[in-house]
Amino acid sequence: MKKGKTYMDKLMENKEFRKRFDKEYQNLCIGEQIARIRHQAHLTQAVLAKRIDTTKSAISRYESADYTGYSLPLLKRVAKACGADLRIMFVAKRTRNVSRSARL
Amino acid sequence: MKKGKTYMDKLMENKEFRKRFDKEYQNLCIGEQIARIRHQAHLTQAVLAKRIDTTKSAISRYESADYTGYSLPLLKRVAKACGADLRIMFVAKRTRNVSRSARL
DNA sequence: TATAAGGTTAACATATTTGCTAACCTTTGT
DNA sequence: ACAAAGGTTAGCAAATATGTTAACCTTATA
Repeated sequence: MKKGKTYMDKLMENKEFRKRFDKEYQNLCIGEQIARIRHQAHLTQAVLAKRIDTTKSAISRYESADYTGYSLPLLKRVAKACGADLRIMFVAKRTRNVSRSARL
Repeated sequence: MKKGKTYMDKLMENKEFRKRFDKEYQNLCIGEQIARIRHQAHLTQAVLAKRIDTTKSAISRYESADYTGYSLPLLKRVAKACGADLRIMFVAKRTRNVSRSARL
């Protein structure tokens, strides 16, 4: 298997990138993200529900702040119905030296 | 709710960033990513299994290419045990005009 | 050859998520 | 005041993921 750094690993070594990226995504507010892409697609909870073959009460649950038990299949369906892509990333935590070549 | 562009939205408007980022993550090979961070943490399947309180057969399943039914709680546990962060992102698909200010 | 480490697979019981119904709330417009 | 649209919540049955066991496969090494 590969052990080399990925493109994202390199980007993450850039302090500014890391800071802004983390600020946006580290808190994993999935519910807020779902609400956001739903609104961007101009959909109501009921309409989105119909698109992914469920009910508006389920959508409401997914958008609530204290829900955490999402499955990936579900998130993919939601993303697709909103015209969005879902990205999952595992990012190594420990910060190594910031290499010059990794700057944006 | 907010409708403005996020930092990531802006980055995604940059062709080069988008191309490389997508190449790395669009195929959603969760299993490969798990294997990768596990190896980066120098863990065997058995050791990782013990850390997240399950068995090596389960880890093997999560790293297999044709498994898709992950839950977020599980992915978070795996990431944590490997010293990694998990990031979930919904990214709007349609490409608008690339604004000059969005260049990296 | 034998043994151990690392990994894979199948089958099954348990645990968790999902979808559903029905009720409720708030806001907007008539 | 009334109705409709958009959203929230609780309880329950059905669907799905998880953990476990046991067997198996490779590779390396004594």
